[in-house]
Formats: sequence, structure tokens, C-alpha cells
Amino acid sequence: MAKQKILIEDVARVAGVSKSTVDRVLNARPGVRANTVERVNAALVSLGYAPNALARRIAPSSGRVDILLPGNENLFFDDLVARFAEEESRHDLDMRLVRMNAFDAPSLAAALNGVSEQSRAVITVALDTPEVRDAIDRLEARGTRVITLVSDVPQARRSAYIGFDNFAAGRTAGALMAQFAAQKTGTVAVLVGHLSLRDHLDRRSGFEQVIDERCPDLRLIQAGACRDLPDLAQTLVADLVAETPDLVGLYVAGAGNRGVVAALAKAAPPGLAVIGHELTEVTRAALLAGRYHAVIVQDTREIARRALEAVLRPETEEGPGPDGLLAIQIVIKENLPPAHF
Amino acid sequence: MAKQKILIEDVARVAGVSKSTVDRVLNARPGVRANTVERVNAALVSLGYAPNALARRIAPSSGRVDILLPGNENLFFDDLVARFAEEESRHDLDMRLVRMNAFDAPSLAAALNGVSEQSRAVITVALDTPEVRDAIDRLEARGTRVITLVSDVPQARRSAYIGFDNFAAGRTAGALMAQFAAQKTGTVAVLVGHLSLRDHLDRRSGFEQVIDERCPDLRLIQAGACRDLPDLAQTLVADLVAETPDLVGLYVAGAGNRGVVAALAKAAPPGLAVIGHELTEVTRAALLAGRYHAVIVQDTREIARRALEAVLRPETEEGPGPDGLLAIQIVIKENLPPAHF
DNA sequence: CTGTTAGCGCCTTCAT
DNA sequence: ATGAAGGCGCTAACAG
Repeated sequence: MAKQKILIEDVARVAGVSKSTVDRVLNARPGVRANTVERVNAALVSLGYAPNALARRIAPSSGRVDILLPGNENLFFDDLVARFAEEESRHDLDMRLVRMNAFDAPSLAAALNGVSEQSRAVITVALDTPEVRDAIDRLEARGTRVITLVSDVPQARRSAYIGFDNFAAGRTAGALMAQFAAQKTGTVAVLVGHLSLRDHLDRRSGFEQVIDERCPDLRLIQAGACRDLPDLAQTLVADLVAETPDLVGLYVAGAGNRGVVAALAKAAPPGLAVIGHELTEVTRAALLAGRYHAVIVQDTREIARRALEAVLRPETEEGPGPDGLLAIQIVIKENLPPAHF
Repeated sequence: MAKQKILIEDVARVAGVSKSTVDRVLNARPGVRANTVERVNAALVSLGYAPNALARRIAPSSGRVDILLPGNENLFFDDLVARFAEEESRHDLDMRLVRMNAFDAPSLAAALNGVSEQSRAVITVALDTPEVRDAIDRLEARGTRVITLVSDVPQARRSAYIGFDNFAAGRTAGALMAQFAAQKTGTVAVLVGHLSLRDHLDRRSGFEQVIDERCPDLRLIQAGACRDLPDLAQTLVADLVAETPDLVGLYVAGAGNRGVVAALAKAAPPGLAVIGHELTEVTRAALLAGRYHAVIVQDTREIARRALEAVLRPETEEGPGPDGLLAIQIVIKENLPPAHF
């Protein structure tokens, strides 16, 4: 019953080479004759070798990894940073984490182009603009693996994207909104963060699609882009509320929730349904206070873990884990998980 | 910045003993003088030792583990079995999985009492009855670790419970139902599986609590206990629908979903909101078909993984993982994860 | 280009 | 009651 475990050693024996060579082929490392590569690959498939991820994580790794994350007062990324720090102790990677203005395309492109040759991989939240795409392709071309987080650049040759399907996440928000605002007539607004980020745009598109499909009695409007800045978000939402007497729903597709909550605390239509993204002190408090009604969440610990796994994993392999994209979690007041600290 | 990792070796040096002895203390194994135990414990806390779960999983384990799961046509447990099989290849444990009528208290108690002395641990879904409690206490007393899954027996001395908080899960279902049936008047029904299972009872209690709090216009009734049997569930739901013209919501707290779906296919009030538990072919199809509107889910892979971890983990330690109880996941049509196969 | 060696952190024999 | 030695599966230095 217990399926025979195939080890690198077995493959090596069958292929008539050493474990090291198999390892090289497995990880697409240079320095193996094409002929040998084929022999190893043949053995690999004929035996049905499957790597043991656990063993890989405990084995001494090495190399430098650069992590470039947005820096401006953003609780979600603060959390992500903490998760990376947690994972750091497990790997022996030389992790260099930098917070920067990753929402500015030229800055991000410059940062990417400046990454050391020593670097084995770069992990970042990618803006989907030409210069960033170019920088990513350049890195991959020279052998530095690029892993995108949360927001993807599908066109670029990045080795992996870690995050959930933002379009589906938007649809999820839309479906919840459709239920929350059922039998109502009025206006639903969407507030995004950045227009150069695929994730916010995709979320908005998915949201709109569902509302359009299912809620003929709702009018959908744009509340603008708050650039994830609480102050700007507060202004935008305050204006929105003032100008939209029949507002029944608000979807906050980006960050800046603190500002949204502040604006709503001053003036909010009774019965307004609010849906946001990511669990932070702010969204958590908003859920508990009944100000937000649902939050769409992706697990930051899982993001950090999979991102580092992707750094180690050979590019020949498939998606970033058990099931590819991350789960789209729906969190309401009732199933709020305990706080991290 | 990188916190110094404390290894067993470090603890051993400080305590003036060998790694083996530290390991014995760590895992509450016999054969260490009380005096020595204290010395090791002192070193343990003063250094702030934290075990490396990864290394533990790769290290050669051993011993026999009995797994007793309900057998009667239950897709959720079929899934769980598959996950245990997946995990089996990672550990070197001698896993003996038996499907049985775990919903019958005498049978379960007998099975528990019959577990081999060789067995290092027993993993099971516990009925909360006196004979089962007694059997569990007896096992723990003789040193066989008992881990309860999905449904707990808080009174018994089991080493760990792996699953989510069923009361909170029920509240979650209740909150969703409150939204779905917002502004409606009518009847909401609850269908449970077994009355001897804590999980179903707790879910029902949580559900009722929220409906009572938030929906003064809804009447709540019991649809009965289907013993997780699809046929019985079908009959109960058909009767329910026939006798309750103003039915607006149905909460299926147990299994037997196939029967529920069948009954609703024949006759269902328009706009009926249905909430069930666990992702299986049946609930998945029901969500896609718009028959069910939400499903409350706990991750089976996570259950299997944590249960086996609990087998290995010393009893001195805390909860069963990163965060204790499992996450209560809300799944709707829009965030349905890809099927396992 | 390829093989040998050593080691990650823990657990388990086996010996003492 | 304790210690020493070996191995889990993989990766990475260092040789050849």
C-alpha cells in the first residue's frame, strides 16, 4: 500500500551518475552535458521521482535574495515583512528586505535593474508597466529569478506569482455585496489604490462583472484611486458619501482603510455595506465595530513561505505549491481568526 | 538582526548532558532522573529553545498510529483519508487506518479499548458520551496519545483536538444566513447529523444564537437529525419543505448533503438560502448550481498534517500549530478553490 | 564536466 | 539513567 519513495540516489543509480549530477539537472544548474541531462531526465520520469519539499527546506541553502516591498505606511506589507522575518530563521538564505516606493514605476524599475549579480532571486510586488516588465525580463535572462507577490505581471517572464486570483477575489467581493445589498436599489462605489497595479484593477473588474450580472437595480460608480494613502482615501470617501445620497455599498479594493473608516465614522449612510481587503488592525477593528461587513484575505504567512520556496524550486517545476494560487478567504466578524500578536 | 537559533545541542551543553537526554525530556520519554529533568528544563527555558518542526518531520520517526474514522459513505471523511495517505509518505509512521461505525458509541468505545499497546497514538472523531470519554482517558493513562478530529470531547484527557471551533463556525453560518435572509420574514430550519456529536450540536447552538440576536423576524425550527445519511436527509428536508410554506433558510450542520440537494431539486421554495459544511463533490456542485449559497469549510490537508504533528509533539507543548484552532473558511461559488483531482 | 564529502536539526537505535 | 553514532533527503562546498 505504501508507495515506494524514489530518492535522488535511486535516480542517480539508474542514470549511472552521482547524486550531485541529478541535483544539477533537477535544479537546472549549469555544467552538465546535454547527453547526461537527457539520461538523467529519462531516469527521473521512468522512476517517477518526486522531490521532498521538507528535506529541501531543511537542507543548507545559500545565496542572496532581495525583497522589495512598498514602504509607505501599509499594514498589510508590515505584516508580510514580519512573516518573511519568521521564515528567515528556517532558511539559510541571506535575505535583504528593502521597503521602498514600489508604487512608482521608474523607482521600481531602477531598483530592479540595480539588483546585485550575486542575487539569486528578487521578490517584489510588480507594477504592470513597460519599464518594470523590461527590468524583470532582464533579471530572468541573466539568471536571477523573479517572484511577483500579490500583484502580477503576466506578460513578463517572472518565475512565479504568489498570491490569489485578483479577478476572482473581486468577483467574490461582488457576490457578497450582491447578497448584502439584495433587494436594494441605489449606488455601489469602488475605491481602488493604484491604477498601475494589476491587482486592484482586476479586483475592480471582477467586482463590476458580478454586480452587473446580478444586480440590475444597482448603479456602479468609481470612487477614485487613493494611492493607498489613508488621508486621500478619507477625502475621497467623504466626498463620495456627501455626493451620493443613495449609497448602499462600498468596495475598497486597495489599501488606505484607516482613512475609509475615519470618513465613515463622521458620516455614513445607514445600512451601508462595506467590503475591504486584507486583515490588519484597521480592518479587524472595522469588522468588529460593524463598520466593515466582510474582508477578502490572502494568508501572508503562506505568501512568505511559498515565495521562498519558489526561490529554491527549479523553474522546471509547476505552480507555486499544493494548489497553485492562494485561497481567497472571506472573513467576517464571526470567523475572524485570533490576532497574530 | 537574525535571531540566534538555539539547538538541542546548545541546551545539552548548558545543562551538562547529552543531546539524547534533552530529547528525552523534550518528548516526555521515560528514563530520566527527576533532577536531570529539571536541569534540562531550566536550560530549555533560559535559552528559549524552540524546536524546528521541519527537522522533526524529516527525522526518522517510528511507531504505530491507529486512525479510526467513520465509514458510512461520507465524502468528507473520504477526503480526509486521502489526505492522511498523502502525509503517510512523509512520515515513517506505521499508520493503520480503519473506517468504522464511529457514530455508534459502544462500537467506538470498543474499538478504542481494543487498540494495541504498541500503538503510539490514536486519531479519531470522538463521540461525546461517557463510555467514549472513559476509553479515551484509559488510553491516555497508559501512555497512548489520543487526538480528536473535527468533533471534540473537551472533558476527556485527549492530548489534542484538531479542527475548528464549531460554535464559532455555527455563528459564522448564522451571520451569513442573517445577511442572506435580510429584510425577510419567515422560517429558518437547522438540520443536524448526530446528537451525540459535539460538533453538530455546537454548530447549531452558534447558529441559533446569531439568528436570535439579529433576526427578530425569523422563526427558527429544527429539521431533525439525519444521522449523516443522505436518504434520511432527503426525507427530512422533503417533509420540511412540504410543511413549511414560509421557509427562507436552511442550515445543514452535518453531512448527508446529497439527500438535501435531491430533496430541494424536487421542491424548493424560491429564494431559499442554504448553507452547508465541508467541500465535497456534492457541496461543490450545489454551490455551482446555485442550490447552496455558502459552505463552511475546514481544510482537510491541514487536519491530517496537524494530527500527525500532534502525534509526534510532546504533550507539554501548547496548541496544535501556528494558531491553535483551524481557520473557519467561508466558501461561496465565487471563491471555490480548484478541485483536488 | 562530474564525483566525493560534509552537514542541516532532529530522532532512534544501540551501547554504556 | 545516560551517551555515542547513525540516518532522514537534499544541497553545497571542494576536489578531480
